[in-house]
Amino acid sequence: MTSTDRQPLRPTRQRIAVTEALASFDDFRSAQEIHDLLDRRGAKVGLATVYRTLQRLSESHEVDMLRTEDGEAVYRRCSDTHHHHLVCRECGATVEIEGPAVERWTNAMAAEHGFADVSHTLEIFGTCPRH
Amino acid sequence: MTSTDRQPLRPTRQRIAVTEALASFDDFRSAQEIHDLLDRRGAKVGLATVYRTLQRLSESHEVDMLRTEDGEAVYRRCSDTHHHHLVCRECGATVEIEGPAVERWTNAMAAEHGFADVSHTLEIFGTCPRH
DNA sequence: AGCAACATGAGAATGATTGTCAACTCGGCA
DNA sequence: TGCCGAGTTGACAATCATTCTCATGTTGCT
Repeated sequence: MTSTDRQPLRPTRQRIAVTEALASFDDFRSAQEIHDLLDRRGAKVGLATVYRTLQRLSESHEVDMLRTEDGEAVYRRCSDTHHHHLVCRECGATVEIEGPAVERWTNAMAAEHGFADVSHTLEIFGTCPRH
Repeated sequence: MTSTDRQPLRPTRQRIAVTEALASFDDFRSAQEIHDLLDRRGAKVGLATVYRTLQRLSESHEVDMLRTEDGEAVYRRCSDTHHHHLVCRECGATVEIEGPAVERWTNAMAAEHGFADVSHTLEIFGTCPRH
């Protein structure tokens, strides 16, 4: 197992603020957007801290992180089970989806070619009913 | 259909060089790496041109483009059918894989939630047998 | 209280990618 | 063959997200 684990995060004012911000929206947002949100709320949190916090949270799977088509990292709070996303290209609306069959398939493919330590990324993009 | 199409590319010396470079390796490489490769070969092609060419080629699906975990775009020549990749985290070795079942599944999921214009990304990472 | 490890913020630094724009090339066509 | 407009190119500046630095706060514990 590749050691992804670290010490538990200290519940500092800043980290709490970031977590609360994450709880206030449902779509994927960039670190900068979250930083702006905090600013507007009056929470003084440095941009670097927002980046660091989101990074740690995504490493521990407390938030989902994915990359937009132009490579920007965006974050969103998430449930604790492994899942994927159906994301609206227009408004960012997101639906978490699970697919045991897909998980099985990726593992089978990897096994078939002798790959170990397998992980995968799967995101579905489209335009939601409202668009 | 979102107009992804453009005029056919003119077969300039530079574009030919990039295409040839792409034919010379099997793994995913960044625009900068490809530029270096061209340099070493003595082909004088500007970095911006390499970026522009790769972009056009990937838009027309003549090359695959995916993002590494840190968001960098990497390219690789590809077959003309829709497919995904099994990529070695260590050496970049890549296996193209197809999964009709997955395609069906993503479409079904999108349909179920009323999403239109669906596309998806799916990449599998692991360490290949040689590592 | 007192210490060591962990966190933070401001700003500089990095690095990939894109924009700018004058010079150049290509593919017709008169 | 010579000319023209659209498409291309290259050198370099400009963006922009993200990371690094490091001096200064905080936290958890004893």
